Amino acid sequence: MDGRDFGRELSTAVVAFHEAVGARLGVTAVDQRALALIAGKGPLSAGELAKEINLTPGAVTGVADRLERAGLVRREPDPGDRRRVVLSAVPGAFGQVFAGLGAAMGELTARYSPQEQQVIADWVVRTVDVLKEQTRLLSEIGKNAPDRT
Amino acid sequence: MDGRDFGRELSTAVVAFHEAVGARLGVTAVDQRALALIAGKGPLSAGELAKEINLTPGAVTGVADRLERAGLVRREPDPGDRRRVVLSAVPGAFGQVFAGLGAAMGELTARYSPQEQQVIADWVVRTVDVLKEQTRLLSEIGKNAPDRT
DNA sequence: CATTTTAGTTCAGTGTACTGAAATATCGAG
DNA sequence: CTCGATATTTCAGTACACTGAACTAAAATG
Repeated sequence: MDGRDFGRELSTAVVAFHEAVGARLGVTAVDQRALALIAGKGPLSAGELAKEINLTPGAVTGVADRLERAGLVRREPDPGDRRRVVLSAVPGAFGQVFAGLGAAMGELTARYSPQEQQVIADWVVRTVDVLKEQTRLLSEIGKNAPDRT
Repeated sequence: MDGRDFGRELSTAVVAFHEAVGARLGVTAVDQRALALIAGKGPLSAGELAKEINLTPGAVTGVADRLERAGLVRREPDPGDRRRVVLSAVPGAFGQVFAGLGAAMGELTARYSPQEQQVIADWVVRTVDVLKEQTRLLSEIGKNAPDRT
Protein backbone atom coordinates (compact mmCIF):
# COMPACT_ATOMS: atom_id res chain seq x y z
CA MET A 1 0.00 0.00 0.00
CA ASP A 2 1.61 3.25 -1.05
CA GLY A 3 0.66 6.90 -0.84
CA ARG A 4 -1.80 6.71 -3.67
CA ASP A 5 -3.86 3.94 -2.18
CA PHE A 6 -3.89 5.63 1.20
CA GLY A 7 -5.71 8.44 -0.44
CA ARG A 8 -8.08 6.40 -2.52
CA GLU A 9 -9.56 4.23 0.19
CA LEU A 10 -9.55 6.92 2.78
CA SER A 11 -11.13 9.54 0.59
CA THR A 12 -13.83 7.15 -0.58
CA ALA A 13 -14.71 6.38 3.01
CA VAL A 14 -14.71 10.05 3.95
CA VAL A 15 -16.99 10.99 1.09
CA ALA A 16 -19.38 8.14 1.88
CA PHE A 17 -19.52 9.27 5.48
CA HIS A 18 -20.28 12.84 4.52
CA GLU A 19 -23.02 11.70 2.21
CA ALA A 20 -24.59 9.74 5.05
CA VAL A 21 -24.38 12.74 7.35
CA GLY A 22 -25.92 14.92 4.69
CA ALA A 23 -28.78 12.51 4.12
CA ARG A 24 -29.37 12.26 7.84
CA LEU A 25 -29.49 16.00 8.43
CA GLY A 26 -30.94 17.20 5.15
CA VAL A 27 -27.90 19.24 4.22
CA THR A 28 -25.85 19.13 1.04
CA ALA A 29 -22.10 18.71 0.59
CA VAL A 30 -21.85 22.44 -0.07
CA ASP A 31 -23.72 23.14 3.14
CA GLN A 32 -21.21 21.05 5.02
CA ARG A 33 -18.29 22.89 3.50
CA ALA A 34 -19.97 26.14 4.46
CA LEU A 35 -20.37 24.87 8.00
CA ALA A 36 -16.70 23.93 8.15
CA LEU A 37 -15.82 27.46 7.03
CA ILE A 38 -18.07 29.03 9.64
CA ALA A 39 -16.76 26.75 12.35
CA GLY A 40 -13.17 27.34 11.29
CA LYS A 41 -13.03 31.04 10.52
CA GLY A 42 -15.51 32.05 13.17
CA PRO A 43 -18.84 33.77 12.51
CA LEU A 44 -19.33 34.99 8.94
CA SER A 45 -21.92 37.23 7.38
CA ALA A 46 -24.01 35.77 4.57
CA GLY A 47 -22.19 37.93 2.06
CA GLU A 48 -18.75 36.85 3.25
CA LEU A 49 -19.83 33.24 3.04
CA ALA A 50 -21.14 33.81 -0.47
CA LYS A 51 -17.71 34.98 -1.59
CA GLU A 52 -15.89 32.15 0.17
CA ILE A 53 -17.93 29.38 -1.41
CA ASN A 54 -18.54 31.17 -4.69
CA LEU A 55 -22.30 31.28 -4.59
CA THR A 56 -24.89 33.97 -5.22
CA PRO A 57 -26.50 35.67 -2.23
CA GLY A 58 -29.75 33.95 -3.04
CA ALA A 59 -28.16 30.54 -2.84
CA VAL A 60 -26.53 31.40 0.48
CA THR A 61 -29.96 32.04 1.96
CA GLY A 62 -30.79 28.45 1.09
CA VAL A 63 -27.56 27.16 2.61
CA ALA A 64 -28.25 29.07 5.80
CA ASP A 65 -31.84 27.84 5.87
CA ARG A 66 -30.81 24.22 5.73
CA LEU A 67 -27.97 24.56 8.23
CA GLU A 68 -30.21 26.44 10.62
CA ARG A 69 -33.01 23.92 10.28
CA ALA A 70 -30.53 21.16 11.04
CA GLY A 71 -29.54 23.06 14.18
CA LEU A 72 -25.95 23.48 13.04
CA VAL A 73 -25.73 27.28 12.76
CA ARG A 74 -27.41 30.27 14.34
CA ARG A 75 -28.52 33.21 12.26
CA GLU A 76 -28.40 36.54 14.07
CA PRO A 77 -28.56 40.13 12.91
CA ASP A 78 -25.27 41.93 13.32
CA PRO A 79 -25.87 44.37 16.19
CA GLY A 80 -23.50 46.87 14.57
CA ASP A 81 -25.14 46.73 11.14
CA ARG A 82 -28.63 45.38 11.13
CA ARG A 83 -28.71 44.72 7.43
CA ARG A 84 -26.18 41.97 7.98
CA VAL A 85 -26.91 38.46 9.12
CA VAL A 86 -24.16 36.72 11.01
CA LEU A 87 -23.91 32.96 10.80
CA SER A 88 -22.21 31.20 13.67
CA ALA A 89 -21.76 27.52 14.38
CA VAL A 90 -23.90 26.19 17.20
CA PRO A 91 -21.36 24.95 19.72
CA GLY A 92 -21.52 21.22 20.16
CA ALA A 93 -24.12 20.64 17.46
CA PHE A 94 -21.50 19.69 14.93
CA GLY A 95 -19.92 17.46 17.52
CA GLN A 96 -23.24 15.87 18.30
CA VAL A 97 -23.62 14.55 14.79
CA PHE A 98 -20.02 13.51 14.68
CA ALA A 99 -20.10 12.25 18.24
CA GLY A 100 -19.88 8.62 17.27
CA LEU A 101 -17.08 9.29 14.86
CA GLY A 102 -15.23 11.58 17.25
CA ALA A 103 -15.39 9.03 20.04
CA ALA A 104 -14.26 6.19 17.80
CA MET A 105 -11.44 8.27 16.40
CA GLY A 106 -10.33 9.37 19.85
CA GLU A 107 -10.31 5.77 20.96
CA LEU A 108 -8.37 4.75 17.89
CA THR A 109 -5.79 7.47 18.29
CA ALA A 110 -5.30 6.68 21.95
CA ARG A 111 -3.99 3.26 20.99
CA TYR A 112 -0.85 4.77 19.51
CA SER A 113 2.19 5.92 21.44
CA PRO A 114 2.78 9.66 21.73
CA GLN A 115 5.55 9.46 19.14
CA GLU A 116 3.31 7.57 16.78
CA GLN A 117 0.51 10.06 17.31
CA GLN A 118 2.98 12.75 16.44
CA VAL A 119 3.82 11.04 13.17
CA ILE A 120 0.16 10.62 12.32
CA ALA A 121 -0.68 14.21 13.17
CA ASP A 122 2.20 15.39 11.05
CA TRP A 123 1.10 13.27 8.12
CA VAL A 124 -2.49 14.46 8.39
CA VAL A 125 -1.48 18.11 8.47
CA ARG A 126 0.71 17.70 5.42
CA THR A 127 -1.90 15.68 3.62
CA VAL A 128 -4.44 18.42 4.21
CA ASP A 129 -2.00 20.91 2.70
CA VAL A 130 -1.50 18.68 -0.32
CA LEU A 131 -5.24 18.31 -0.78
CA LYS A 132 -5.83 22.03 -0.54
CA GLU A 133 -3.12 22.74 -3.06
CA GLN A 134 -4.42 20.13 -5.49
CA THR A 135 -7.95 21.42 -5.07
CA ARG A 136 -6.76 24.89 -5.91
CA LEU A 137 -4.97 23.63 -9.01
CA LEU A 138 -8.02 21.72 -10.17
CA SER A 139 -10.32 24.67 -9.69
CA GLU A 140 -8.07 26.94 -11.67
CA ILE A 141 -7.51 24.61 -14.58
CA GLY A 142 -11.15 23.69 -14.34
CA LYS A 143 -12.13 27.09 -15.64
CA ASN A 144 -11.64 25.64 -19.11
CA ALA A 145 -14.75 23.59 -19.69
CA PRO A 146 -14.32 19.81 -19.60
CA ASP A 147 -13.99 18.48 -23.12
CA ARG A 148 -17.27 17.14 -24.40
CA THR A 149 -18.27 16.09 -27.86
CA MET B 1 -4.71 18.27 17.96
CA ASP B 2 -6.56 15.12 18.88
CA GLY B 3 -8.40 12.44 16.96
CA ARG B 4 -11.49 14.55 16.40
CA ASP B 5 -9.68 17.40 14.74
CA PHE B 6 -7.70 15.04 12.58
CA GLY B 7 -10.94 13.97 11.07
CA ARG B 8 -12.53 17.39 10.73
CA GLU B 9 -9.81 19.14 8.77
CA LEU B 10 -8.90 16.13 6.75
CA SER B 11 -12.42 15.27 5.81
CA THR B 12 -13.23 18.84 4.83
CA ALA B 13 -10.20 18.90 2.55
CA VAL B 14 -11.11 15.55 1.04
CA VAL B 15 -14.65 16.62 0.32
CA ALA B 16 -13.51 19.89 -1.23
CA PHE B 17 -11.10 18.00 -3.46
CA HIS B 18 -13.79 15.61 -4.59
CA GLU B 19 -16.09 18.48 -5.40
CA ALA B 20 -13.39 20.06 -7.53
CA VAL B 21 -12.78 16.80 -9.36
CA GLY B 22 -16.48 16.39 -9.94
CA ALA B 23 -16.86 19.90 -11.30
CA ARG B 24 -13.87 19.38 -13.55
CA LEU B 25 -15.09 16.11 -15.03
CA GLY B 26 -18.83 16.62 -14.93
CA VAL B 27 -19.46 13.72 -12.57
CA THR B 28 -21.35 13.69 -9.28
CA ALA B 29 -20.21 12.52 -5.86
CA VAL B 30 -22.26 9.37 -6.36
CA ASP B 31 -20.54 8.78 -9.70
CA GLN B 32 -17.20 8.96 -7.98
CA ARG B 33 -18.22 6.50 -5.32
CA ALA B 34 -19.39 4.20 -8.10
CA LEU B 35 -16.04 4.58 -9.82
CA ALA B 36 -14.22 3.72 -6.60
CA LEU B 37 -16.32 0.58 -6.33
CA ILE B 38 -15.63 -0.42 -9.90
CA ALA B 39 -11.94 0.27 -9.53
CA GLY B 40 -11.78 -1.55 -6.21
CA LYS B 41 -13.96 -4.60 -6.72
CA GLY B 42 -13.08 -5.06 -10.36
CA PRO B 43 -15.53 -4.89 -13.25
CA LEU B 44 -19.18 -4.81 -12.23
CA SER B 45 -22.36 -5.21 -14.21
CA ALA B 46 -24.82 -2.34 -14.14
CA GLY B 47 -27.17 -4.36 -11.97
CA GLU B 48 -24.50 -5.24 -9.44
CA LEU B 49 -23.51 -1.61 -9.24
CA ALA B 50 -27.15 -0.64 -8.74
CA LYS B 51 -27.36 -2.89 -5.66
CA GLU B 52 -24.04 -1.67 -4.27
CA ILE B 53 -24.89 2.01 -4.39
CA ASN B 54 -28.61 1.54 -3.75
CA LEU B 55 -29.91 3.11 -6.94
CA THR B 56 -32.53 2.10 -9.51
CA PRO B 57 -31.35 0.62 -12.80
CA GLY B 58 -32.42 3.78 -14.58
CA ALA B 59 -30.22 5.91 -12.41
CA VAL B 60 -27.27 3.59 -12.96
CA THR B 61 -27.55 4.18 -16.68
CA GLY B 62 -27.02 7.87 -15.96
CA VAL B 63 -24.06 7.15 -13.70
CA ALA B 64 -22.46 4.99 -16.38
CA ASP B 65 -23.16 7.63 -19.04
CA ARG B 66 -21.35 10.33 -17.11
CA LEU B 67 -18.43 8.14 -16.10
CA GLU B 68 -18.04 6.92 -19.65
CA ARG B 69 -18.22 10.42 -21.10
CA ALA B 70 -15.53 11.49 -18.64
CA GLY B 71 -13.39 8.63 -19.93
CA LEU B 72 -13.25 6.95 -16.52
CA VAL B 73 -15.02 3.69 -17.27
CA ARG B 74 -15.60 1.45 -20.26
CA ARG B 75 -18.98 -0.08 -20.95
CA GLU B 76 -18.84 -3.44 -22.68
CA PRO B 77 -21.39 -6.18 -23.24
CA ASP B 78 -20.63 -9.30 -21.23
CA PRO B 79 -19.52 -11.88 -23.82
CA GLY B 80 -21.04 -14.66 -21.75
CA ASP B 81 -24.42 -12.96 -21.33
CA ARG B 82 -25.13 -10.29 -23.85
CA ARG B 83 -27.94 -8.71 -21.87
CA ARG B 84 -25.39 -7.61 -19.34
CA VAL B 85 -23.22 -4.54 -19.54
CA VAL B 86 -19.93 -4.71 -17.72
CA LEU B 87 -18.42 -1.54 -16.37
CA SER B 88 -14.68 -1.51 -15.92
CA ALA B 89 -12.37 1.28 -14.87
CA VAL B 90 -10.24 2.65 -17.68
CA PRO B 91 -6.69 1.91 -16.53
CA GLY B 92 -4.80 5.07 -15.85
CA ALA B 93 -7.72 7.39 -16.44
CA PHE B 94 -8.49 7.58 -12.77
CA GLY B 95 -4.81 8.11 -12.16
CA GLN B 96 -4.68 10.82 -14.76
CA VAL B 97 -7.15 12.98 -12.91
CA PHE B 98 -5.55 12.16 -9.62
CA ALA B 99 -2.08 12.30 -11.07
CA GLY B 100 -1.12 15.48 -9.30
CA LEU B 101 -2.52 14.24 -6.05
CA GLY B 102 -0.98 10.79 -6.39
CA ALA B 103 2.43 12.22 -7.11
CA ALA B 104 2.26 14.69 -4.26
CA MET B 105 1.09 11.99 -1.88
CA GLY B 106 3.78 9.61 -2.99
CA GLU B 107 6.36 12.30 -2.45
CA LEU B 108 4.95 13.11 0.94
CA THR B 109 4.88 9.50 2.06
CA ALA B 110 8.45 8.94 0.89
CA ARG B 111 9.66 11.45 3.42
CA TYR B 112 8.79 9.15 6.28
CA SER B 113 10.87 6.24 7.50
CA PRO B 114 9.61 2.74 6.77
CA GLN B 115 8.50 2.36 10.38
CA GLU B 116 6.67 5.65 10.25
CA GLN B 117 5.03 4.69 6.99
CA GLN B 118 3.91 1.53 8.70
CA VAL B 119 2.29 3.52 11.48
CA ILE B 120 0.55 5.79 9.01
CA ALA B 121 -0.68 2.92 6.89
CA ASP B 122 -1.99 1.20 9.98
CA TRP B 123 -3.79 4.31 11.12
CA VAL B 124 -5.32 4.88 7.71
CA VAL B 125 -6.61 1.32 7.49
CA ARG B 126 -8.18 1.53 10.91
CA THR B 127 -9.61 4.96 10.20
CA VAL B 128 -11.23 3.64 7.06
CA ASP B 129 -12.79 0.87 9.13
CA VAL B 130 -14.07 3.38 11.66
CA LEU B 131 -15.53 5.54 8.90
CA LYS B 132 -17.25 2.61 7.27
CA GLU B 133 -18.73 1.51 10.55
CA GLN B 134 -19.95 5.00 11.41
CA THR B 135 -21.39 5.40 7.93
CA ARG B 136 -23.27 2.18 8.37
CA LEU B 137 -24.64 3.32 11.71
CA LEU B 138 -25.73 6.66 10.31
CA SER B 139 -27.46 5.08 7.35
CA GLU B 140 -29.39 2.70 9.56
CA ILE B 141 -30.50 5.25 12.10
CA GLY B 142 -31.11 7.61 9.22
CA LYS B 143 -34.06 5.55 8.13
CA ASN B 144 -36.05 7.54 10.65
CA ALA B 145 -36.64 10.84 8.93
CA PRO B 146 -34.69 13.80 10.27
CA ASP B 147 -36.88 15.76 12.67
CA ARG B 148 -38.48 18.70 10.94
CA THR B 149 -41.22 21.00 12.09
C1' DC C 1 -39.74 -23.55 -30.22
C1' DA C 2 -42.87 -20.75 -27.29
C1' DT C 3 -42.93 -18.52 -22.89
C1' DT C 4 -41.23 -16.53 -18.92
C1' DT C 5 -37.59 -14.25 -16.60
C1' DT C 6 -33.76 -11.19 -16.38
C1' DA C 7 -30.66 -6.99 -17.80
C1' DG C 8 -30.39 -2.63 -19.31
C1' DT C 9 -32.12 1.65 -21.57
C1' DT C 10 -35.54 5.21 -22.40
C1' DC C 11 -38.78 8.43 -20.92
C1' DA C 12 -42.14 11.26 -18.39
C1' DG C 13 -42.71 13.17 -13.92
C1' DT C 14 -40.77 14.91 -9.49
C1' DG C 15 -37.74 17.13 -6.20
C1' DT C 16 -34.32 20.27 -5.25
C1' DA C 17 -30.57 23.52 -5.54
C1' DC C 18 -28.82 27.27 -8.28
C1' DT C 19 -29.01 31.86 -10.96
C1' DG C 20 -30.55 36.47 -11.79
C1' DA C 21 -33.72 40.01 -10.85
C1' DA C 22 -36.95 42.44 -8.02
C1' DA C 23 -38.26 43.68 -3.32
C1' DT C 24 -37.18 45.04 1.54
C1' DA C 25 -34.52 47.01 5.09
C1' DT C 26 -30.70 49.54 6.85
C1' DC C 27 -26.62 52.36 6.57
C1' DG C 28 -23.86 56.49 5.40
C1' DA C 29 -23.16 60.99 2.99
C1' DG C 30 -24.52 65.37 1.97
C1' DC D 1 -33.90 64.29 6.38
C1' DT D 2 -33.30 62.72 1.90
C1' DC D 3 -30.95 59.88 -1.37
C1' DG D 4 -27.93 56.57 -3.18
C1' DA D 5 -25.37 52.40 -1.72
C1' DT D 6 -25.21 47.94 0.56
C1' DA D 7 -27.01 43.32 2.71
C1' DT D 8 -30.20 39.90 2.59
C1' DT D 9 -34.45 37.68 1.22
C1' DT D 10 -37.97 36.32 -2.07
C1' DC D 11 -39.34 34.54 -6.30
C1' DA D 12 -39.68 32.83 -11.09
C1' DG D 13 -37.15 30.21 -14.22
C1' DT D 14 -33.63 26.63 -15.21
C1' DA D 15 -30.78 22.56 -14.74
C1' DC D 16 -30.10 18.11 -13.36
C1' DA D 17 -30.25 13.67 -11.07
C1' DC D 18 -33.48 10.33 -9.35
C1' DT D 19 -37.82 7.21 -9.43
C1' DG D 20 -41.04 4.15 -11.55
C1' DA D 21 -42.93 2.30 -15.59
C1' DA D 22 -42.81 0.98 -20.32
C1' DC D 23 -39.81 -1.00 -23.79
C1' DT D 24 -36.09 -3.89 -26.09
C1' DA D 25 -33.09 -7.62 -26.19
C1' DA D 26 -31.25 -11.86 -24.67
C1' DA D 27 -31.19 -15.96 -21.74
C1' DA D 28 -33.40 -19.86 -19.32
C1' DT D 29 -37.21 -23.07 -18.91
C1' DG D 30 -40.46 -26.41 -20.33
